[in-house]
Amino acid sequence: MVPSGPAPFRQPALHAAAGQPLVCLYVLDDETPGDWAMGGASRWLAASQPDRAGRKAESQGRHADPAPRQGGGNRAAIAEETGAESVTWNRCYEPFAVARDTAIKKVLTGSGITVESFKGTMLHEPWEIRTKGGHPFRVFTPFWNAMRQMAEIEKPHQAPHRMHFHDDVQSDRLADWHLLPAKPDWAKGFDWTPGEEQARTALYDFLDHIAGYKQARDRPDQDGTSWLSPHLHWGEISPRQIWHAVRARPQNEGAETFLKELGWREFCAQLLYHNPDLPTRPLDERFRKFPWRRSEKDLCAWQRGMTGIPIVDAGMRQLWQTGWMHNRVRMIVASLLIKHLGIHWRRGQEWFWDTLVDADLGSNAANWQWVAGCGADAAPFFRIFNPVLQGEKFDPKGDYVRRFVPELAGLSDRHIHKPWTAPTPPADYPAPIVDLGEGRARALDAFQAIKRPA
DNA sequence: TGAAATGTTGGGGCG
DNA sequence: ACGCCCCAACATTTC
Repeated sequence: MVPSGPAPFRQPALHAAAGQPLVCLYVLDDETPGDWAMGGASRWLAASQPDRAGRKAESQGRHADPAPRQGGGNRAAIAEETGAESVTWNRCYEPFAVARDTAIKKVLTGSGITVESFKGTMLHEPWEIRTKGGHPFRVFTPFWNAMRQMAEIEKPHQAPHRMHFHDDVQSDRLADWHLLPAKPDWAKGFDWTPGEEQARTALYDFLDHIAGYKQARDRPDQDGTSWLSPHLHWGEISPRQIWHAVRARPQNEGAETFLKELGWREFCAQLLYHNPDLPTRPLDERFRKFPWRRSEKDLCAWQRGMTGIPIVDAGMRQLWQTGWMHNRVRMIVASLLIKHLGIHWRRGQEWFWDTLVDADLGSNAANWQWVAGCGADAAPFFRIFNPVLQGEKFDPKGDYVRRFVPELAGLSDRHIHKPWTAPTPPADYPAPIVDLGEGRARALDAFQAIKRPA
């Protein structure tokens, strides 16, 4: 149950400005991110924000004018248009965003406008948590230990008593941004409901069964995860709100495991902050000469959920149909692409970036590197998932596979994760595009080739 | 936040 | 009763 009474306030920058007449601005920036402009699923989510009568209270929208070229972008333009005395925002941490916002801050300050940025989307700043030697952490466990020993995380603000909004600010029409897919409308199957209220509902629904999280989170056939990642990525709820809501309940193994996931989010963000190349370059330099395979055919089969391996196809189809994939299955599909198919982790990263409603630059890059074994605190390359065993272990009755791969629905539990062993495999489902034993052996050989001579 | 290969142990069938 | 073999069950090592 969502507690009654006022919700904690998730926007430090807005809170700080609330005493003045407000212009709230949402900037769609398609230019400075370069290769990492919002993916398709993210654009759908941005376009699907609740369009209330009081839209002004949500935000004005402007397409971004690239800041460095045009002297501060539209934050500066609108500041001038409205005669604003101060501009506040919640900090972004992607390398391109840091550069952009630094430039904008300089321009605004130069025009005599007060600028202040806030920590709105993280529990800690990426530069705050350091080893005793003063370096950023590269291994999760010591990072997490250090994070738990920090001072208690600040409580979220209370909502300001009232806010009033500056009239007469020109806003783009959301529809004019053409954020929604035209043809085909692949997003029609998304059952995601964006919005602040929905985020709070998801949080408190989850807290009611958080005690079982440690086991249930690994079961794609069960509803054991928090479903908070898209809300969190879009700032519809803040990690401080989540942290304190969890801490206000009985502490148990499930709660601790979940808090640790918030820790992973922080860990990934600070890895990206300190390693701006994270999305493109393996942290483990040996992997720069890894003999990746190129196969459009195999990549396409993976993307479409037609690999012939049930748990993988179920995951990839869940992603395509719903814009989200269960975390355990993300690891399984990534392992197959990288290890058995030998395809570069960046191809997988790009696909996830375009299709996930919770796509986040740091988490995506750090986790793909983690699976590939080339990250800072990575699974060893030789740790290769067997998708059949993973399916049998985490989807024991095959419910998840049957839900997303209807061709296999008629198979018995015994054959559901390996239909090629069934007496009569379904004719409309492909044979595996890779022999799991051979794929594994090839991956291990390739890894030998880049290992440092002993 | 693996899996497979290899090693060890111990119970039980059997000559 | 005894040794031998088989093989599950578990542990350890290797990739």
